[in-house]
Amino acid sequence: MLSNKAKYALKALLYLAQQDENHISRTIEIAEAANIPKKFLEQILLDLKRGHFVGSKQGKFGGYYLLKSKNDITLADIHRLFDGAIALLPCASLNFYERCSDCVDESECLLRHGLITIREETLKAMQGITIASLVKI
Amino acid sequence: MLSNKAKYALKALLYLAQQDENHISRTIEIAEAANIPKKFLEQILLDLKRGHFVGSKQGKFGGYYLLKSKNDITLADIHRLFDGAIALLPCASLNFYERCSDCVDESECLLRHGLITIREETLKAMQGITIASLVKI
DNA sequence: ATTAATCCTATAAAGTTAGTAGAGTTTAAA
DNA sequence: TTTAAACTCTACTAACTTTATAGGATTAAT
Repeated sequence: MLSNKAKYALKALLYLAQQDENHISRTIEIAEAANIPKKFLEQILLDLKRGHFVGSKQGKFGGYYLLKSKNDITLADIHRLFDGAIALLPCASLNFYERCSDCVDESECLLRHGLITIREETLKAMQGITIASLVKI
Repeated sequence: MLSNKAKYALKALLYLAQQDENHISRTIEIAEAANIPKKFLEQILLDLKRGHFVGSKQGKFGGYYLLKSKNDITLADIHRLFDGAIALLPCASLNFYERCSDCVDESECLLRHGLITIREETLKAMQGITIASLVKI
């Protein structure tokens, strides 16, 4: 399941994607439109900025705007930024690999192979969902 | 990500699936073979029993055995039993549907449609992974 | 200087997870 | 009929994670 952070991030990105080119959106504007607690959204937008998904303009009349193309922001990206690994266990993860503490011999783990298959399929599906594809629906 | 409960459940089921037909496995035996805390495993096996995936024999020389066919226990089943919804948000879930509290109009939610697509694909993949398929690898 | 915005860090409340503990119940065998 | 060895059940707790909230610092336009 997605955390609220990830859900709010997606909603915020969808909001930004629907604005006119060159429009800058204030946090409060996004928060009210998407029904997200404002101070919580501040953190989320900062995370998105650090992830290079959005840009910001500081000071009066400042705000946020999409930095990447709508086609280049995928569900997989946002999941990884806020909720971490796509895989069902760290040992099956590409970007968040970690050994299971209870694992005796990873190469002989029956579970891991299946979970790698799942990760491959899920990742492919999640990379197919972009901000652009969601807005188009 | 899978909880430890779900991971341990899968490891226990894999252990049971590898035993001889009619063999009954004690909790301690599974716990040691799969490196799972015994008292924690007790709870998990009870959950699996309540889910009708395993059967048990009580008393001395009792233990657990697979109740369903290896082919009929899928990763999706175990995920749902221990970790709940396959979908990324409750509003996109089949078995654990719930409305988002921050949702203004579900029918107009841009996110939901995409998440339903993901759920369909992930579910299909997870239903393709069975205890039998994992043991065969 | 003032105003309105982002930026940053700390903290707290609530919920979830991962176990542990201990007693109860059932069954087989001596 | 007693004992041993197993499952069954409920309660609890410690650690962790999530979900925010608070308060100020910084930046930039007027």
